[in-house]
Amino acid sequence: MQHNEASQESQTGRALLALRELLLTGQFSPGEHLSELQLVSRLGVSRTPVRQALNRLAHEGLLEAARFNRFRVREFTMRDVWDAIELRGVLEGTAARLAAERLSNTGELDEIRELQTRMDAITHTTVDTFGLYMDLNEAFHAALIGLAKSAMLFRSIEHVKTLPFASPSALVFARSKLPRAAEMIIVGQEQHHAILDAVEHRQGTRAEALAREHALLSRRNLEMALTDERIRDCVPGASLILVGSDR
Amino acid sequence: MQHNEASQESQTGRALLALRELLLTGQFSPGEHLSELQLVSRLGVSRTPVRQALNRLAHEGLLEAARFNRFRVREFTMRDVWDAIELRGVLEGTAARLAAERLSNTGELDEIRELQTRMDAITHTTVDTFGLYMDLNEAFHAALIGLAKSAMLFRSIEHVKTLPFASPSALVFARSKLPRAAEMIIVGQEQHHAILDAVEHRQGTRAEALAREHALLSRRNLEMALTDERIRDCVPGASLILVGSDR
DNA sequence: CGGTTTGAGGATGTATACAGAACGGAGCTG
DNA sequence: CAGCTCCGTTCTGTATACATCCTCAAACCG
Repeated sequence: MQHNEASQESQTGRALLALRELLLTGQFSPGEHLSELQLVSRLGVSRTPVRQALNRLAHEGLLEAARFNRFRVREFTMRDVWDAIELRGVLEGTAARLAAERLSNTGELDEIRELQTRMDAITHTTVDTFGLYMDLNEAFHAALIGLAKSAMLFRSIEHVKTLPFASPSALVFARSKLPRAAEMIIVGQEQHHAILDAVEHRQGTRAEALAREHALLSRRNLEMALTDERIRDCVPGASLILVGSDR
Repeated sequence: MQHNEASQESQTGRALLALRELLLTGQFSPGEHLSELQLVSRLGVSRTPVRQALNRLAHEGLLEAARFNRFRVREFTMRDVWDAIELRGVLEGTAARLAAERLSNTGELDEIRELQTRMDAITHTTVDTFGLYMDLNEAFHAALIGLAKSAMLFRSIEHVKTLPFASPSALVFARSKLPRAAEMIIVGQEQHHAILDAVEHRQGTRAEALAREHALLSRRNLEMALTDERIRDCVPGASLILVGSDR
């Protein structure tokens, strides 16, 4: 991770983590106004860190600015969720294309190949291997974005991923409970292989299309998780998603 | 604009505008650390608004977080500039594609057609018409993004455009002094027409490719502006761009 | 003379007091 | 009874005091 995320060592970090947790676990209703003073007593820190956390979460997109400098809990539609995932697909597609176009020598692929190999080694999924797979998957995507060699693109993807359900790790808890989770991993692995093949052979357009399609796998996973009542609550921020207007 | 930009009515707004102005006019060196107390005396407001402005500008990308919670003036390479423009092209291309895919009836194009017509009416460029053209151009792009009907995409494009040279309005002062400015407008208008034609006929892929190419026009303009010593300083934030490492 | 320590200065983190604005309800008035 | 006014409550904006930590350089010790 780029941001050290201002961990628990500071009041601001505590306030940020705690408030984000409250939001993602549905402790507030969408559209609700947040009062600094209420949060002071609820989070146990003074107004200064609370303000900073509010601002930060507004940048992340979980809150939105309301009239008279207040903050309101953001409400998402299913369309927002799909659009966020599609947008991530577009950006990761661009990363794959740039990786192909800017590859100087195939040795640059060694690191990501190593991750690939380790993921291939996970043939069946247990509780333990799922966490490992998610970590490797995240590292794989990060490595691909690194190969694009574009600080601007990196920044933009990080921004999109701050939205809870847009991040591929959104399903870290939910996915393991999904039926056909193993099949999803097999399909995902096949796509990873294809993307790397395209990058290695400088096939920018192919790499872009594959990476876009790969993001839609997240969408299918999320779709199943959100429609399954038993595991819907495992998805962070699910309570902020308005169920109606399903496109 | 979405943000009301916290205009001069508040100390925070004043501090933000003033500090951004200082940065964009090259009053600080790239990599320089900014001290809150120094800014207090320089901007004439207390630490609280200064801190808020610093945080905001870090989100915008003009500053970056340094060790021990300090802020450093960001340094950009030419590659960053090109990447930012390419990224804007990718996102506007996505907007054009979505606009084509999601067009429900051609009546939705009335507003943007109106802008188009008004831009066509500007046949030759004087000092007056240039400002008008830039305004219309910005409105045209905003309308196109609106047609994509994606709040997520809108948010992402706004984020990218906070970088001074990534915004199409970066050249509002410089472009009028460029040679062959009239030709650029003609070419740009042709591309606008083609994009609208593609959107109207639901040609998503064509619209996307055209919009990407259209962003490269900004790149050519910026390239000329930055290499011309006489007008380089008209580009906001030019002093933050490292001249070496030209890709 | 080189390395270490220690102190002053200055930086940010945090809490809080005060001021001004918005909101909401009670009471007044037509 | 409806609508308006007014005032208390509560909110945010701002400045600032204090605590803590980093920095840097001078002085000290081996």
